[in-house]
Amino acid sequence: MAGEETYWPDELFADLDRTGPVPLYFQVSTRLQSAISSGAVPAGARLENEIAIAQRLGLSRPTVRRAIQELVDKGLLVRRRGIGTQVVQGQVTRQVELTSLYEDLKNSNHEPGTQVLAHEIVPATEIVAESLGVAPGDEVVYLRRRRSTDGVPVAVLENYLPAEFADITTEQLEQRGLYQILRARGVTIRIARQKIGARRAQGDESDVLDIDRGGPVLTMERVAFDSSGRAIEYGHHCYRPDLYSFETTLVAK
Amino acid sequence: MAGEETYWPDELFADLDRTGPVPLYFQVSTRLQSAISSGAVPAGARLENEIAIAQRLGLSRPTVRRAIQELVDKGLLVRRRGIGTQVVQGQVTRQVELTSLYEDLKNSNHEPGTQVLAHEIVPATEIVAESLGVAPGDEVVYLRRRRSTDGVPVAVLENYLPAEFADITTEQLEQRGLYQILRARGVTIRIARQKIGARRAQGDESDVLDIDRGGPVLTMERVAFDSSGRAIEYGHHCYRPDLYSFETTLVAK
DNA sequence: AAGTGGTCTAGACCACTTC
DNA sequence: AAGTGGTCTAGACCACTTG
Repeated sequence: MAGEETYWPDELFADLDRTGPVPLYFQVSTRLQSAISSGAVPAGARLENEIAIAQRLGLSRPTVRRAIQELVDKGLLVRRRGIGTQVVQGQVTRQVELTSLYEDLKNSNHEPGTQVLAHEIVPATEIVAESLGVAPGDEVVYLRRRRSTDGVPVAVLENYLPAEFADITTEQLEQRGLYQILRARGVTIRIARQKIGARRAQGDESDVLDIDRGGPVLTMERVAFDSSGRAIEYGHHCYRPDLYSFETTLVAK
Repeated sequence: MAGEETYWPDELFADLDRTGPVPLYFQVSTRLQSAISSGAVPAGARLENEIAIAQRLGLSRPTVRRAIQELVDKGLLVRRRGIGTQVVQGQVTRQVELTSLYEDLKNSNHEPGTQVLAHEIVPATEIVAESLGVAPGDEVVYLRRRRSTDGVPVAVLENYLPAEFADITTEQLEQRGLYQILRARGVTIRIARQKIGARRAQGDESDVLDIDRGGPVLTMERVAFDSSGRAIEYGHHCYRPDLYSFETTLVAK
């Protein structure tokens, strides 16, 4: 191996905290990630091997492997047996995460606004009942909201929730994101299955989104589950395609 | 915990192969997955704890944990500290994988067809150059193809590849998927960063896809990387939204 | 032959949830 | 107090890639 350059910014890992609640593998992976996105570890660079890194950091190999695996899963690193670990080329894009549109907008420094267009109790249609795991005709909460950013409409959000959420108020919905409200009630969304497509704007969508009649909209259908695996939310959303898109990183196994 | 029912279909794991090339954790996770999708382990069921499972199977706990983690990442199981592991409710949907449209269609029992609309060497524009990691003006391969299924047009695919792939022939492109051709040359796509959106059909797209002029199309922009982290393909694709959509499962960390 | 990541073991201690 | 998953250790052996 003599002569081949490998990268490892030792100084970044001088002060790992072994007493706090943050796992060691997580401390390592987050610092390595920022070293990559800052360019301190450049695209295409080869990392030292796992055993050497473990020795440098005073950690066991499994712990170092787990830290590296996090970044492999995010598409930032590539590992090859017999070769080593390398930084993927190309600029780093933000991973699509399990967040609501409200949080997406807020994180990108825009002021999100919500207008509640409908908020009522309705009997579950067949498709809603199946998605939420209730019987057809059971009462569910129906929401229709317009989400805007800096005063410009971005999306129309239709959601169905189980009846236990009937006490959510319109005021709450106007001030906070749905997932934020659910979390305050102790319900955390952990898994979402979603389907992304496109179609023409229907009904009043053109007016609500302020786009051409029959113009294209980006659609997302989603069923979300909480920590216990129970279906919490079924939603059908329409986005203005000039203001919103979905980014993903896929990693083959 | 006396009295609480936990599920573990012991018989499924009687014949783990410790000599073959298939990892033990993978054997366990695939069998458990089929037990879940077949209903042998029903939705909402609690699994035995990890240590008990490890003892039953004669494996170490880390190996069992890894098997379970695979299914957690797929959104089939949920783990909670102090509680246990449960099967997520709701029907299982196929995970979006890193495949080409060609393979997607083929796997769903439709006969994919390809018509090559353009196949030439062009100088890289700024955006293509940046995506592929070459200099602007460098020669790259430009492809424009129409993909159809059972004779109906589904998508228009525009791709740019580094010049080393200039010897790919139009005949190859008409008979096989791009990723298949690349794999035959020893290039495997491992990571893709993609952005999904919508817009009106432009130029000749309405004619090529046989849809209304200015009608909505689903778009995907993608940069794909091989095992060494090198950019291999930049693509911009348009799909007929009535025939194609993207499905994803997101799991919060 | 040497170096790399891939897998696996057999423990240990901790944090969280429930009773 | 008991039970669960979350983390971590210190090794071991193997398969693959390169020279």
